Amino acid sequence: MRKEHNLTKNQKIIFDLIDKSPQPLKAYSILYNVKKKGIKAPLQVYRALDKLIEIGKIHKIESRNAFIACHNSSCQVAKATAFSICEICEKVTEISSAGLSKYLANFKDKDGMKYSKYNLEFFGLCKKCTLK
Amino acid sequence: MRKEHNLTKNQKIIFDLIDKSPQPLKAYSILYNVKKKGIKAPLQVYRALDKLIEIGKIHKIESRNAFIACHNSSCQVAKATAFSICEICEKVTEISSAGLSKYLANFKDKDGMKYSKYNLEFFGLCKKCTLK
DNA sequence: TAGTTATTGTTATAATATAACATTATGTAA
DNA sequence: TTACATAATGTTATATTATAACAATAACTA
Repeated sequence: MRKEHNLTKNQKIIFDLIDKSPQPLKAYSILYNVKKKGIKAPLQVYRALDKLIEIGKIHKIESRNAFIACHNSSCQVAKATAFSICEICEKVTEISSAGLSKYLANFKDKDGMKYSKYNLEFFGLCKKCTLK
Repeated sequence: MRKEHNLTKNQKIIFDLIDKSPQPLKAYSILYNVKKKGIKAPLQVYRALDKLIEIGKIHKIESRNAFIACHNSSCQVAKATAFSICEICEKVTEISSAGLSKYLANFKDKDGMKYSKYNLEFFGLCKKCTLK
């Protein structure tokens, strides 16, 4: 069960925007889109993004500096993310595979270091772009 | 067998610097360090970095915007990378696990999208930082 | 209701990365 | 060897992404 987080005004405005977007949004494009709602400065955006990541409502696609809403009911917190990214059209999809997350959550390296978090980004061609 | 790439002057200067560093270097710290060798502009650094990534001599740690030499003889090209990152001391280690790379190389998601490349970043505490 | 913590608003600036264009070097095939 | 193509370089300017610092409010909690 995901803990209910009462989003603040800015957090809600920004989450709603990201949540409605089928694809990841970049910070300054978010900023541009919420100017009419009174959010005027980059920091207001980044602070909301940081919080939303912390509580697991969104993820950052590191290789793209972009933010996407989490649609994976099993990831309660920003601790385990896996995405596929099309190298042509840049479509990003969150991968939710029980097998994969189980494998990675239990992965231990040679040093026995145990991980609390991971981020995986797969690159390839999506179906559409394969056919072109 | 890795194809021999004859690095150009700038590529060699920058690769040598990264290769000697036990930890990832950031682009502007590289720039600062090679100024005495005649490399003066960010673009000169970024171009060399792009090429070195392309031929698999270095990798980019996306979550840190930093670059590290590849010490994994089995990754011929910048197509499959896995790192562990300590969240306290920021130590980065390239993971070379045959099991992991086999698992990920063969991973297929629901859509059957086949991936040509992936990047995985694990976060946790390294041994030293665990003991503190 | 006082004290604490989180969030906000704001200005300035730091850090990361690319565009555009002219030039030089390198590879390759006639 | 020459001509052509391709890759790498040098340079200036600028775009993009992100944080520092500080003052003011709002929300939580004992």
